[in-house]
Amino acid sequence: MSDSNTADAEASNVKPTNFIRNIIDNDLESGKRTNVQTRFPPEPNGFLHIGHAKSICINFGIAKDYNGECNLRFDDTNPAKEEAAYAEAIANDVEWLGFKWAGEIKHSADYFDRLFDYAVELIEKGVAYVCELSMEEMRDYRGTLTEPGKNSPYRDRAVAENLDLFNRMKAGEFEDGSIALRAKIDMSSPNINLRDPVIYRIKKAHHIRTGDKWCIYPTYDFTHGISDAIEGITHSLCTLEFEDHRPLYDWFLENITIDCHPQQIEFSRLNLEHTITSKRKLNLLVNEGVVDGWDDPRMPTISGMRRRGYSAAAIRDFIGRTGVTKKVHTVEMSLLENSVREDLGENAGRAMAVLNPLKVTLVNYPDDKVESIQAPIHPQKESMGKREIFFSKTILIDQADFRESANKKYKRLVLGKAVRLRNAYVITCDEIVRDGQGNIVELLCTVDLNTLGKNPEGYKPKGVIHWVSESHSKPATVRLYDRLFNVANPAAEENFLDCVNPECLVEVVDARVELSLGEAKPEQVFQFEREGYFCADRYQHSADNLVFNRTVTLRDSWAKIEAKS
RNA sequence: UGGGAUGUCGCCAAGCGGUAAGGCAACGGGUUUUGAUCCCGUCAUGCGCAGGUUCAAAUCCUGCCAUCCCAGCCA
Repeated sequence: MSDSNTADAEASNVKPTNFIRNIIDNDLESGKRTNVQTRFPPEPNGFLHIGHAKSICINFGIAKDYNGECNLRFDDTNPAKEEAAYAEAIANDVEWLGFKWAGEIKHSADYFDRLFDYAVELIEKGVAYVCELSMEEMRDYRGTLTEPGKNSPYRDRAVAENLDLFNRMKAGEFEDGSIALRAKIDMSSPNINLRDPVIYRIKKAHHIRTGDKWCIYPTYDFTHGISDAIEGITHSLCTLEFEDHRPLYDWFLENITIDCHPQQIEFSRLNLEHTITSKRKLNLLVNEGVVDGWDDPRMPTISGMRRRGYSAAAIRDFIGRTGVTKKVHTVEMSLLENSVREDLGENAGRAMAVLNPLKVTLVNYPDDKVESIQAPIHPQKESMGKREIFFSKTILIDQADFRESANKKYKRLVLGKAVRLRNAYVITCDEIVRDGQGNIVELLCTVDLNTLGKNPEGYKPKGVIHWVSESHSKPATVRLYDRLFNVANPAAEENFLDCVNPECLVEVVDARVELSLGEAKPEQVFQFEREGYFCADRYQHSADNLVFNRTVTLRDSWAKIEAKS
């Protein structure tokens, strides 16, 4: 169980195959490469989400399978957006997901000195220049998708002047946005990224790693490929939107003096139905108070899913099932739920919890008698052992498990009929007790004492329902989570906040759970039989305040039958 | 509209010139002290469309069509 949370423990009898692995296989076979080195390069400007999980699984997974290593590198080139707290949360999430990065955590900022030197090299070679166009002017000069841009009036400055200006930029002589260092490539390129992209800009901001040492910062395009090369990355795997940047990635590495040229390969992002993965929108959910934070169990963040009760193994399994291609796709939620159920079905201990209690008095059972029953923690896995449950005269069942009358399809308790109490006896309902308003407040039943562990003689109970003994149960808060959005593609909505599912969280405060659940530890997972999978809340659950989050329901074919009629 | 990419079952996805894997979903049926699990079975004469090459095409060629990405001193 302890190693089920590391990707190393994964049974690798089924070898994943995808176009990236095919490229690597060919590179190794042809001798183009002799090793495999990858990296996961998040920007510390938010929490990691399910989309990042895909990138993590691909990068760390490939490194592991090819006996290589994967670096964790914070792409921290924009101090205006980055925070140390995010960096810390990201590292925790990667670790929790079960992956180990090579050596120390890396930072693009670790290479700022070398990056500066490479910029100087470009200037000296005459392929970079300091440009004084304002941002608006630069936009005008850039042209459009269909029209070429035109050269900046500062494009042909002398090398010495560029060097002087660049050093003065570094010295803090200019204001943010007033001046920038640009690569001299081709203002008429049909690829807009090649129209003299900015490689250094002024940002008088405090950096989480370098403090106030710098007031100029390299841009992503200039930084990323060079950082990869410095680290000896062989295959730089990223998402589709960087495809147009690949010529730039290659241009920098061809124009500086460096002996490593990683290959950038792009794959499509993971899109999941009923969820959103835009950091901006996720941030809005947090700031608008729609959810209680980045790690709210409804969030598609790694920490949110963790708190929801999804295991790292289930998330890894899900990612593996979605595949790696260049096709823009959107995966159905049922695929994720399948992975989660498969993992929890195997590993979660069983327990009984009554969400909406209805009192049942067993009229023929002795008033003060209490029976101890050894119930299996997992009916299909005896090795998981037993738990002790208690049976007594007054028990609680779920309100949904009783009907005064019903057709033969209803396999629960009905007035005058019998039903099996899970792990215990068969009971028959004799009478309904109502309050002044006519609400059912109690059931009077007869228990067949000859049915513990064996079938009753002469009749067949209609089904099996769960229960707890009233005086041998504990109160608990149970949070029923459902999908956050009620449309498949919230990102396509005019205002995605309008389609937040009003029932994404239903909190049950008066549930009753079996005694053994009083010993649940935070993050421990259970199957509440006939209800679903739940986990003790990572932060709010304690021995005297039981709080369980519903991870996912059990598959429910009854709901389909019911919906049909 | 310039450039870059992508189109195989409802959703993913193998396939790489020799006659359409697999998973999820769905739908039947069996087992069952969880309407769960498990087990069996059904589910593309068809690979965006139209031509062409070939004994043979999802795979090669040509032309269309659709969708996604790019005009931050964001990543």
